[in-house]
Amino acid sequence: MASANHRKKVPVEVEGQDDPRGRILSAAGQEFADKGFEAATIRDICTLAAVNVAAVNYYFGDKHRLYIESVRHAYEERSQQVPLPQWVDGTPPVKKLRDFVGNMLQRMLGFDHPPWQARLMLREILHPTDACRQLVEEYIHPHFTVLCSILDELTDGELSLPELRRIGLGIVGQCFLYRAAGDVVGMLIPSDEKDNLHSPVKLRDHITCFCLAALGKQLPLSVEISANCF
Amino acid sequence: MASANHRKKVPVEVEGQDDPRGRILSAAGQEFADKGFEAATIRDICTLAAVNVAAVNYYFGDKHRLYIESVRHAYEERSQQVPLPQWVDGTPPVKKLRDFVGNMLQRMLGFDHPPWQARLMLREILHPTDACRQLVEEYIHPHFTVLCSILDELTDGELSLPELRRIGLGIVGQCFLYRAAGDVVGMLIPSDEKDNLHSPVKLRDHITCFCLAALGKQLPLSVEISANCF
DNA sequence: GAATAAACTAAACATTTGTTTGAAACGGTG
DNA sequence: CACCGTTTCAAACAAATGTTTAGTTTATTC
Repeated sequence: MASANHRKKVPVEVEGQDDPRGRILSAAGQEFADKGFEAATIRDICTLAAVNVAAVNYYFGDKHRLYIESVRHAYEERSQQVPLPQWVDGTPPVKKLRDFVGNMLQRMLGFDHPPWQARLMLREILHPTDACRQLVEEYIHPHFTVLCSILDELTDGELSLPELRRIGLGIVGQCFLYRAAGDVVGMLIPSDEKDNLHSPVKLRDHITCFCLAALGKQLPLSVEISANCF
Repeated sequence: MASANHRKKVPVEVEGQDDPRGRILSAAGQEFADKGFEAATIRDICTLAAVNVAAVNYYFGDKHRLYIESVRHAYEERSQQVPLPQWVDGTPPVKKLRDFVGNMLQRMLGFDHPPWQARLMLREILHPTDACRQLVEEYIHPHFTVLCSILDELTDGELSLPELRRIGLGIVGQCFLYRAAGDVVGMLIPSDEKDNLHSPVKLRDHITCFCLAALGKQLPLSVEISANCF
């Protein structure tokens, strides 16, 4: 009967090394991120978290609720790891756009290979479950709104909001491809070329230049200044 | 001992309605596309194909080899369903680009919702397994090469091949977002706006215009002609 | 220090899974 | 019809999985 109270005592203590609930949440996040909901097993998660098999059901009720909590845990941590840039008043929108794209790429791609939080969120984006709505409302939608307002500022209000959203989605899409289909991208271009032209920094500058050129805020890409436009 | 010869007799007959092997392949493709490798069960596949549970192991050996064959079957069928456009000599590259983008969107998004062949290929792109290399070599890479050559023609050889590839990936990415993260996109924009501005046809024109503007082959998007640039 | 509730554990349970088996049904050939 | 290789089937098997249970340890309170 001890296992009936899954939600009474949410421990307020910091998620230290010796907090079983936090250890399960991290272990589950990694396993879910790597293998998906079905393929990840409670036994593996518990082994990784160094707790008993029954601990999952004790703390979370069942596997499904553990998954939901893991996704929330993931984007809460990710928001702290890579916060949105803060700009002082008067920052030119071109710089804002470049910062935003760089921030998004860093959030998606990470410094080396993406952490489990980003991988788990990607899974939820690709194959949405119950956890997706909150993820969009609390994480993705706010970021997307910032991007649209930057584009609005950049075009001096010449474009309507729907048009801004469409352009914004184009920017997101260009970054998203590297994140979601990175393996295939790696098979389409030589590896040295990937290191040179498709690193997060180079990619940030290229996508920003491409967008600015399309909006007429800069010379077109086919004129040979694209390598150094800032 | 009858189940030992999995590869001896590959039936040359047409995959008619009463060919068990073909039925299994189609049923498996749909199940794998919907649920993924782990979550799809051999029993469900066999029920859908109206064959006995043992038939999968009889015809394909095991679940893994059935999956490999399903992916191959998928992109072979998809190549026939939506073949690349054929252009007569002298076709302006702008039209080629617009045709290619439209073709890619149709291949990705389909007319209504994407068929199982496209969904299964997407799974393989997102979480590559052994079946991915062949998929890239025989399906994705040839298409990508066509795109790059169109861009080369469009820019009169002003850009290097690596730069063309980077721009090509940008175009693919803009389409790919709607395919891979369509649900989230639908949560970011109102549904009527999605029908108006993000239909395959409108999207084709927008992405083409955006790219042309960025390359300086057309007036920038912020000048109000973007609604009708052809 | 005993009582009581929470935290944790080992073991078992009930299903579901991929796979195998041995025999029956089928189809052509002598 | 008898023979034989192929195909199909119902049943069973072994392993793995999510979940539960009953019991033990640990911490807290009176």
